[in-house]
Amino acid sequence: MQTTAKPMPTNATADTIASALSQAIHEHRLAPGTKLGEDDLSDIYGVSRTIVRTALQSLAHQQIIEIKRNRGAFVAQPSLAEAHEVFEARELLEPRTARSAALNATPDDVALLNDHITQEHAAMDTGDRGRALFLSGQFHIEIARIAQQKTIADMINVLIARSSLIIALYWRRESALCESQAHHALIKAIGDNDGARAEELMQSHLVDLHSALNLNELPAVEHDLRAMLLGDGKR
Amino acid sequence: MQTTAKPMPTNATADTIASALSQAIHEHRLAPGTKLGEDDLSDIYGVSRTIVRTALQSLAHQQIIEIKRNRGAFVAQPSLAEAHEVFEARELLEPRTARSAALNATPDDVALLNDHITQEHAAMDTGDRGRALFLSGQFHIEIARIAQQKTIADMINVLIARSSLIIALYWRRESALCESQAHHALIKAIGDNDGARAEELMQSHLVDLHSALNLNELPAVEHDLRAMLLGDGKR
DNA sequence: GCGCACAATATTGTATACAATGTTATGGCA
DNA sequence: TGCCATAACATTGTATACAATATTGTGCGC
Repeated sequence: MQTTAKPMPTNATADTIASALSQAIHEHRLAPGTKLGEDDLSDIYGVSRTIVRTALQSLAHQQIIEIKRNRGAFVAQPSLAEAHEVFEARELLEPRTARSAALNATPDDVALLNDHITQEHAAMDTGDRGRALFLSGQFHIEIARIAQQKTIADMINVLIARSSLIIALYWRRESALCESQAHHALIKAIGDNDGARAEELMQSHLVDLHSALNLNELPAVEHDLRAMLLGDGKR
Repeated sequence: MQTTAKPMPTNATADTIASALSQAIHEHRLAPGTKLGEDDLSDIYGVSRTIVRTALQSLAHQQIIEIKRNRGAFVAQPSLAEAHEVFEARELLEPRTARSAALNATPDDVALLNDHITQEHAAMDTGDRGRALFLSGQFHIEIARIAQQKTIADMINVLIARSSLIIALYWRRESALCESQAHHALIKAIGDNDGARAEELMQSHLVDLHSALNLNELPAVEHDLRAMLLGDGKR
């Protein structure tokens, strides 16, 4: 039996769609290189191509996808050079931001961070690696938010989205995703309002991540957009 | 005699329009708060609203303009808090980028920077303060380019555009725009491949700029879009 | 004259139609 | 069979039509 159409919840906005795609990319449900056809997406979300286009342009500005003229939108495939650039930028921004966060953090903030970690562990336990990855990214964004630097937080947000693509392409499997420990230590430093230590920990955490990149590029794969994005278990 | 219509060179692309608007804002020909009507712009550039919209969305992503739903696009009016954030972000990124630039710079790069300064002086001499401001921004972007960090350069690019708005709103006139001297010193450090000094100079240059901001917000003014954007001397 | 309700207008939001371009399939020819 | 030209198709680019919303203007009652 073929499942056809079903226009979807509809009334989706450009932001909704951009978020959904962004999250799907974060969680590695959409692989680098995957084509994002406008008609496909408008069918899936039940809106016109106009809206889809707006969403795609937004993602293109974040360099999460690449729009090739007359060819369409594709999930970005950062080069190795870009990969290094992204992590170098993160190394400039995040350590000092972690320091600010440590100085600003309230108990509520710390609780929220702990909550993040808990969810991260839960996702790991259920084997949902993609979700764990997404949450570990959110952790970094949360720290930027706590630092109350919206401008910097926005930049980090974009860098983390790109990092997710980089991890999808260049991660060497040997180095197990041992983020949890680093994140735990960070929370402690932040909870203690120890700015210097938070900065230091973030710095080394990023260096760890950066050095865990590999040199050989992986090929891009095609996916069933609807299944990847809606994830409903119809077969 | 009233000058009407004249659809303009036409065949303008979204990028063309975004650049034109961006530059106009850089040069303070478009004041913060100015409304950018879609019909106005499509008339001016001779394209459909579709293209104009794409351009506006692009600028909105850079936070150069603000799009209010069902209200339209307006040149952004950064709050004082945002102003500080922008300069704090620049202080995180630019000094170290200047260091990289100093280490990477070729004689050609230095020549190009000197050329920039020359043009800046020329604009100053002809009293074209707007153009001088634009060029001094480009100077910073050029340094990021020399550092060969495209990702960071893009971020700095956006920050500088926002800085231009901030200067329009919060600049205290007393402190004369003495950028030239700081820029000269920077070029020297870069030409000597003296990374440490370049970083130091950039840092203090940014602190100078940051501390030259004022506290009282200026009101926004309306402008004749066509005249501001096309600048052709028809009266 | 002032304030409010409501109508008229203008502007943006969304969908759709058509044009331009790229991709794929087909068929002739060597 | 293999290759190229060309036609059929699919997809994106742009313009326009219509709907939804905000803004402005008008007139009535007080």
